Amino acid sequence: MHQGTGNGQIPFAVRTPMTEKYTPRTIEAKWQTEWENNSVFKVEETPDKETFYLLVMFPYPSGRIHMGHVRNYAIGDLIARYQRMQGKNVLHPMGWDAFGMPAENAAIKQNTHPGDWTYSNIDTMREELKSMGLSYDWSREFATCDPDYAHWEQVLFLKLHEKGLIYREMSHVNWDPVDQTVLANEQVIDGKGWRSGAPVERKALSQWFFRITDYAEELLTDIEKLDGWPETVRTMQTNWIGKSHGVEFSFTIKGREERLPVYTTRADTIMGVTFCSIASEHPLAVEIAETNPEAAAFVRECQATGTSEEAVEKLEKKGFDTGLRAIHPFTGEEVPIFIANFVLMGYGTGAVMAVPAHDQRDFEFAKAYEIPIKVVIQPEGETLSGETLEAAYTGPGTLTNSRQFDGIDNEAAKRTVAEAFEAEGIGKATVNFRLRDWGVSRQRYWGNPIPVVHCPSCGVVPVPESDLPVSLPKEVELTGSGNPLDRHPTWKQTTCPSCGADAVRETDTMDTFMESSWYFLRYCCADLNSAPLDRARVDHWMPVNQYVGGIEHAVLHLLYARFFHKALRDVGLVSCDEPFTKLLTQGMVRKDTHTCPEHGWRYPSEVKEERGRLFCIECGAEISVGRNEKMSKSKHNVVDPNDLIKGYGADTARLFMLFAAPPERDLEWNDSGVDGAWRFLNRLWRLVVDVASRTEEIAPATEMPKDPALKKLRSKLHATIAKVTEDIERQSFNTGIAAVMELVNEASPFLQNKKADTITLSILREIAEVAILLLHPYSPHITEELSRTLGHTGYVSQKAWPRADAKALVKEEMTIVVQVNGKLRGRLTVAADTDQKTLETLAQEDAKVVPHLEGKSVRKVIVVPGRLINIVAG
RNA sequence: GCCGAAGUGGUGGAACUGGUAUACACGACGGAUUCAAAAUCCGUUGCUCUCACGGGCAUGUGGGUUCGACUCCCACCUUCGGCACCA
Repeated sequence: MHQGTGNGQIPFAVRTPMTEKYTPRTIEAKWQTEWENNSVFKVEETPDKETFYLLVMFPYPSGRIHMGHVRNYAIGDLIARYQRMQGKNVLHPMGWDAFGMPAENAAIKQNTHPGDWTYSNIDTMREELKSMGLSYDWSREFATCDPDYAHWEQVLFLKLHEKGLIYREMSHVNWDPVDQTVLANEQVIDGKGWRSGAPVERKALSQWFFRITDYAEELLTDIEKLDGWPETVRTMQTNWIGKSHGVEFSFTIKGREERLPVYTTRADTIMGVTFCSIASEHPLAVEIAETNPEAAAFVRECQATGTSEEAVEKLEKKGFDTGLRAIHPFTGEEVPIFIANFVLMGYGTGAVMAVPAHDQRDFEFAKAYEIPIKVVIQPEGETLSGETLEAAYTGPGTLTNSRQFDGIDNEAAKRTVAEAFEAEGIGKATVNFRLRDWGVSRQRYWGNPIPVVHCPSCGVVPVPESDLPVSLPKEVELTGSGNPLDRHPTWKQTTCPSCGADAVRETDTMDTFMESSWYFLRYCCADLNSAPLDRARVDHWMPVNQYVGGIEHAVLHLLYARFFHKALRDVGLVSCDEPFTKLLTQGMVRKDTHTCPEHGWRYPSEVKEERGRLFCIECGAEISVGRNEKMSKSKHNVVDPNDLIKGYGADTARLFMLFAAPPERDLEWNDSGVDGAWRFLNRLWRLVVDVASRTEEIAPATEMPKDPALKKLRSKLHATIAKVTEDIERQSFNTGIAAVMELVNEASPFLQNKKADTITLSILREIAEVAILLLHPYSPHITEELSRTLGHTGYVSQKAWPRADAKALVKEEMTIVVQVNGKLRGRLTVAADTDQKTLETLAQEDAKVVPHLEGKSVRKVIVVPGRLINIVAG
């Protein structure tokens, strides 16, 4: 079968009748209609049935589905179908994460309305998803931009506001001075605005925040409960929350009233402080900049960088001496205070004590600005000196040059110094978190409006529930410049709900992470039209048993959703502490990139292959094959799932996706691998059709045959059931398919025997029946069809998962490997109940082993039961 | 820069708890079938020495632990993801 996926060929134009050949197009359309017409996947809250909530991350409706979606949803559907066959009541919903920037960008570019663009994309993508044959309960579908969802989200916002979990504060954003607009980090390219090309500035704006830091401790400790999550995601969240124990204390500043509070985790190095550094946004820095033009210039320079941590960290370390001197709390020494471009205002107090001898950043800074380096921790057996040090020493050791603290182990000293601070009344031991409060304000049009009004006399007034939702204006001018809601001629003009005076609406909209923080709760009661959530129905399904989505969401979405869920718990809307019991993070889909010297990035269909080399279809120039990268439109290294589904069918597409790599790993796209999946489904088709035609009068086998070859075959069948079940349970979907492939391979010689007897045929019949069940979660349509071929009624989707026959799994013989000094030298085939002594003797007498023992004496014999014998000789 | 992963034949991957390295699939080569092609079926296929029997070497690199290491420990290299306004 050589049907390229990218060249637009549709191979099923002419075909013989269905029972003869596998024709996915007709079969898949047929079963999708059947499932839909009979509401096979619609679920209700049934009290007596065990529930299983399978959630996949809902897509952003960008236009068309991509391979990443296909992979995510193939994995999700596999688990949903498997759990359904295990007898569970499975909730498997789908919806749309529909607010966001791309709709606004499209609106600017194509002069459409973001809403029209979004809903039209949803219609397209819904059809695409339906063509995959996914077992969703579509009756629960919604888009987060639906007036209904936005309405209930505003209600939730106000509930949390009332609870005191939301506040307003100044914060810095990326500002494009030409377009007069806030830029997302991804819109900042090399420090410049993506549209205007103007250098980006940091600008302070008043913004809304969620008090996620109030939950920092609980978010951290509950990570321990998440044992169904990948260890890597748990570690990433732990590091993100970043709990640290340290000391907060204040320096007095020479000749000034106010003090300089700093936070440090290295109180043990207190005597090594030779300077202090403060962030450019620090009040002290701002104050100095007002009167000192040089300082102002440096502060401006610092603020001419994006707000991302990455941008700040990658800067060359620079500082400006404020001329102020801090007084060391213990020695009374004076040390300079620098404004430094690498100190973050958002962490701790925005000021740090600097110890160049024991902190690498401080070390580099001190070298650049010729600041003394004072060693206060000596590692055992070495004597470091500030003059000769080549890098900061951050390891353990004993305190030195530290007066009253000399001789103390540095770990112990962290406490001793903290206690000294407390005794002097100038500082105290504190716990600090790296986690910052969640900024939810966005200065954009296509988002959910924050439902408050600003009144000149009453201040911030929430919109009363009866006046909700606050809707976006239909008429809007999107130019990419300014905040569209703020610039709108009338929208923000309103009256104060409290005093009735003229007032203005809040023009910020909510971060789209808001919508994805509770969509899984709304699925439980999507038809509810009187409140955001129905607690009884939510409790019926929650928590999510299995969540499946991309690893790129490991921190932000998954942390925000955990926080939001806990906040809703505390306002009495949900019961459980954690929303997602198990998490599967799938890897990305990647493909090589093709570039033409003339035309740049090329799509797979714009490239032709000749004698193993690739050429541009337009100009004939040789194509250079670039690195394997995440599929993305910008690099043109995409394969359209629609072409794949049209060409091979959804079953092949899904099977390939699940076979090509384990789910958590990146998947490398490979056209010929798809051919392999296609061929396998055809082999299965022929096997079942053949077996069906030969076993009309024969029932599937139910017990072990006498013939050794048949016995082996039936054992293989039941071992396959056990293996596939185990593999799906441990989420090793690729090896599950391999096991079924092995079974089909092993059955094929028996199938070719045209004179096979009744017993053989009954086993082949059993194999056909079981293979269909085992493969159903991978390739649902073909298995439904083949079940009919075998004469069954009903839906495989609603059948029970097969069980392995314990009698068929009993082994009578085993193969034991014999090693000499760890090297493989022979093999023994023995009865399964052979005892150790006999095995040792047999091993040492084995003809292939004896030569390797010659002239040596056996020192030790290691026997691993059922596996191997290692003879240690020398 | 910081945090988190991954590296196994020509290719995707398997080896689950430290115990037969390379299951399964792709590709390649040879054969059967065919007027021919497609499709299908059968066989070979880590590298290397050897007519053969058989041996040696191989899991990114370098060390270590162990009777035994893809698996555990240390260091390094390369690639990928996240870094708070992309979703």
